Amino acid sequence: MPRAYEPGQVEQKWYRSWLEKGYFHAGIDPAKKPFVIIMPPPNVTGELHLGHALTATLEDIMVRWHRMKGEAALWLPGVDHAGIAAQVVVERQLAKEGTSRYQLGREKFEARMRQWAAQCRETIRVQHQRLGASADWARECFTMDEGPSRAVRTAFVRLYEKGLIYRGERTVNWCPRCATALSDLEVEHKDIQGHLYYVRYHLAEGDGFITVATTRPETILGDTAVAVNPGDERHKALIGKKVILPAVKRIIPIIADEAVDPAFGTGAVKITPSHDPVDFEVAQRHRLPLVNIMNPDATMNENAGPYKGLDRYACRKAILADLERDGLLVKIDPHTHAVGHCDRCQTIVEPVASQQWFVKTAQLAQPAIQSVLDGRITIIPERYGKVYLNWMENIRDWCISRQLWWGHRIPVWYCRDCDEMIVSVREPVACHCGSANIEQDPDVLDTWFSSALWTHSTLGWPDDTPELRYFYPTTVMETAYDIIFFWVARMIMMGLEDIGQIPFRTVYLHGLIRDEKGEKMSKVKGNVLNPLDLLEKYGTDALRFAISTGTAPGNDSKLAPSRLEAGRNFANKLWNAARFIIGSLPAGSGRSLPLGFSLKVQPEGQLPVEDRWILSRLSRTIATVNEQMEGFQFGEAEKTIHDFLWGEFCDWYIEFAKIRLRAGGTEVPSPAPVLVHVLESSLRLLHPFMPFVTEEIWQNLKARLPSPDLGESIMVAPYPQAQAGNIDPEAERVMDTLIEIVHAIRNTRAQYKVEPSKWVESQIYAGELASAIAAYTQTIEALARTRPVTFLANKAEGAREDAVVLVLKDAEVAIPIGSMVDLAAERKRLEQEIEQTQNKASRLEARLRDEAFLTRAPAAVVDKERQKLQALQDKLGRLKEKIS
RNA sequence: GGGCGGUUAGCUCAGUUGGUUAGAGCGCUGCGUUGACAUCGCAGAGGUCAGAGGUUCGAGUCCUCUACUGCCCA
Repeated sequence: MPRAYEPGQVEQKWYRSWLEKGYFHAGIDPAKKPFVIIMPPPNVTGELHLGHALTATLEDIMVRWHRMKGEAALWLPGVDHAGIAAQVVVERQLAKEGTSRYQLGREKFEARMRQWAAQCRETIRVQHQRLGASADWARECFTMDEGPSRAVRTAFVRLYEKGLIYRGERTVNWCPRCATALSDLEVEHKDIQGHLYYVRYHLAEGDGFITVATTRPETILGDTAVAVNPGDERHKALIGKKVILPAVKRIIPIIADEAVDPAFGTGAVKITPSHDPVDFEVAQRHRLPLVNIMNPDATMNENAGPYKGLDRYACRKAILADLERDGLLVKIDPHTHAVGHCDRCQTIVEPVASQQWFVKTAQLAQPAIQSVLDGRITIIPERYGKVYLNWMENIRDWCISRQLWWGHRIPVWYCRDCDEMIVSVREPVACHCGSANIEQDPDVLDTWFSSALWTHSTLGWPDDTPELRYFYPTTVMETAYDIIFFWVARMIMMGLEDIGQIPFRTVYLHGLIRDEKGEKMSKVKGNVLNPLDLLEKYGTDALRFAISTGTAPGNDSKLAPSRLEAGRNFANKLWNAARFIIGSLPAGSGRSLPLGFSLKVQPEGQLPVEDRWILSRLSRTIATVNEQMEGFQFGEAEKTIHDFLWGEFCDWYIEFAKIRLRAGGTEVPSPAPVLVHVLESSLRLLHPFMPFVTEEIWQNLKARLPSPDLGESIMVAPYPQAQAGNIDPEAERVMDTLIEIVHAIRNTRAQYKVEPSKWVESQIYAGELASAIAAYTQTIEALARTRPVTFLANKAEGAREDAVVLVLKDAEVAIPIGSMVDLAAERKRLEQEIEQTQNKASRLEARLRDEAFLTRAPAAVVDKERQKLQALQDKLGRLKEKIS
């Protein structure tokens, strides 16, 4: 074994071996309890980032743990076609090539997308494998595969037939750059420092006017009314009158509607039903016409009259100039307001009334709310349960149509001859009227529509498959908290709708990984850390350790290099402990243990205290770890294992064992079996977290042991279970006392600056533990560098005047000062220090007698010097006292 | 505007039914190359757990308020 752990050498070797042996595959086994995680599929937009690495790590921890517990552990991987996001990526590639999707045409563009998706799928799989992900690759799915696609069409048709999907004209969020509608969730609201423009609308009759305030003056072109609050006295007289719309000179009415906030602007607002959701509703109530003034790319259309062809912001400028010229622009106030941006491309979205497909959500939400309220689904951390319920209870209809070329085409056909609509899972050949002149809806579905089905579409739904029957409901849904609505909430609705059962029992939400300064990683900022670079530099286990330890569920974490180093150091520490243990195994045939050696250690035999102690501690550690795992406290569990291995096993047990090994002989049993047993158990305990280093060491160990019952890989070895019989409070008490004694002596040595090589004398009083402690005289001597050690029958005997007495919990230790310090040398050192101190003090005294200094220097400086002198004199006094 | 968090050692963070003396990693100080490990060892310094009040035998942990700060939704 090399001196340091070299992750690069071993990781790929073991991953390939696991893969070849088929350990990742979860078969249907009615005798076993299934444990199922459906992986949230990464987008086919490029490579995995650290968030994916965290997802993969946490899910792998759970799956490996359950697999080792003997369950049928299925981790089903997949990738998501990612509608807009992926289309944006490929469109950018096309732009670089000097072409566009329009030039390619829909069919060729789709082929190009498929090619890109296949490439990403491969990249993502390989990256997951580098992370050690023990996913069932044979079951890997893609949202656009035949099965999931059929699931999408089936779900759509079923919802349509139940009246839960409808087509209608509503105000949707329109991204002019992506040229598609978005759902409310895909819009990011940001506060923008804008302006509030006050514009005068003249009455059609007479010379009165009304002033309205707006943040988007270009939408004046689409106004079909001016509205005031019916209770607003200022404008009461104008209700029912008509005004002339500036710029386009259309005559529009002044109406009264409760929706108008009298406190906003002048209390009179323009109504632009095609370009504002509130105005749309007002228009519905008052049967106002809709005037759409924009093209899909947010340039002005023919309804904008003279402004036709201008971009929305150029149009704003032009209109403002015209209003100014005509004396209709009353004033401009600075105004901060929230403006929607496209989640994917950050373009400002336009609210636009248009024909779209919607899911009626209210009815679907009810059972989804119930499933969390009654505890069938548990959300971790708990507080996100409230977030979920709050959203579900205020849910709004979900716009699912997208004007994209990449995604699941909406399974609706329109007949050109009879205007009939055909909604069908399979592609129809003809309309009911007999006409074959039919055309499919050009739009595709929101990507999240297919995601919502992912827990069952991946298991074969809509077919009644054995997989679906065995693995559904799945066990855990693990993902980042920022997609709780996109993903988790809709999955619960659709799982309940399609299957009639919850899709998963537990939702585990992790936080975001930020950079060292706490900022969100983004390509724009250039602070993105690539997981592959990190695992190559520090090792995969170190990376996994760094991102999964020391964080609580749902909390963001900062990733600093020191965390990665800590992970690497831990792997190396374990590696070296193993190296020591393997190196110290009794020489025999091929360094294997003598015949009769067994991993099954029998603590009831006459085992030394430290053996019983470490076995007891191991058992407690195993119990704690299992408890923490059950409670989804993976970070805590990892820390528990880390602290046991480093702070107890390495720091104390191995140090005690060294002394026994050095002594040799036959009267003391060899520590080898216990060393091996504790190491081997700990490796299994740690394996879900750090799969590679544990397998490498375990295999090294196995090669030197004659035990055939170990199995062929740690991956499929049983997870350790605590043995209550190994708990040994008596051994713990003795060992604690031994540790305390060693600590106390070392501490005193350090305080008195005793040379490391010097031996000091010590006397120990250990009361009822005396004989137990006395058996470890040699060990205490070696570890604390104290000799001779004598034992006292009672406390009084130790009370020598020149001894430091240390009072411990179950013992007392006395160390004669003379044994620590060479009195002659110490006297010399003290004399030197006195001389130096005296010199300094003299110089200060001289300065403080200097009249010039005293009168000219600032009082504070003089004061400081006086204080210095005082401190020196005080020190001098104490030094002199010591020497006398 | 509504909701949810955070504030614990110099830094980054753990601390799950309230229970002895509040922990870790990194950093810092001093010492150390005795054959597992310098990716290490030994020892140490460093915290009125944001502030105020309350409940309790007992509060970092529960309640109320305040301050600062972050996120989500509208």
